[in-house]
Amino acid sequence: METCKVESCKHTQFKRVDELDVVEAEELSIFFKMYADATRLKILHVLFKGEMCVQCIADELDMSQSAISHQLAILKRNRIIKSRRDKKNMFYSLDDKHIELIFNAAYEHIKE
Amino acid sequence: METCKVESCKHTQFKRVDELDVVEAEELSIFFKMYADATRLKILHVLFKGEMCVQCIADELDMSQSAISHQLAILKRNRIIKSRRDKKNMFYSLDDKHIELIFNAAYEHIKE
DNA sequence: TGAACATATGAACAAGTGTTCATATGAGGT
DNA sequence: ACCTCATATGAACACTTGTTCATATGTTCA
Repeated sequence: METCKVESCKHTQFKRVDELDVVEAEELSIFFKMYADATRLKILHVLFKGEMCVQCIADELDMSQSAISHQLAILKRNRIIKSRRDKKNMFYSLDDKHIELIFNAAYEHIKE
Repeated sequence: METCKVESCKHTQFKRVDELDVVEAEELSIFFKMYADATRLKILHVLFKGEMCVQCIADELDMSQSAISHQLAILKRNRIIKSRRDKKNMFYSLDDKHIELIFNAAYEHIKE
């Protein structure tokens, strides 16, 4: 691997770009994947209001309990949301301080 | 669709959650999809340094010209990057002011 | 115009993803 | 213990995605 031979290419100014660690790139992509699905975004958006139980979310989004539960599991597994049991219900809520920041920055972007 | 019957559910405090528009959710998910792939993240990371031509990027990431070109096309189609021709080379560079903000917020997240 | 180079693109394929359906698990109340 | 309600989970399926391979397009320069 060599640096670019093209003189006009700014790249020639750098010896070697310090690589984004392969593992880090993979981790980052997994993090972004959580937001890369409309259903999950709608779930997160709903949770901005506060915690909510599974069937409530399903009703809100007019989707099946199963579909929602599967997505909640994925979000929880990736520590985007957390759960708490109260009697027969499981309540889910946000567990990531960066969500709103990221969500809003992205929202700004598509509003242009 | 009714509001939740569970009394302890915070949801009961709201009449009806104002839905994230279906189209908006879809647009947002497409935006995040751009960042949800390790190859595209590595490309963007490399472009933080400045514009670069296709083969240079391929060399940097040790990937085929074709694979990189396909990804660049996707990023460009979604207005994350832009291109400029100089003689025989096409130079790509970032075309989104929110990238670094989002990238860094996400990076903060995985570093915990 | 023709050869050489840089990039783009289409088809094909493997791998990954989200939903549905059926069913399992687990807590509460009788 | 049993029944019911709330949620979780596994298998199957259609759909999407990223890479490779082969080739097309387009630019430069002789």
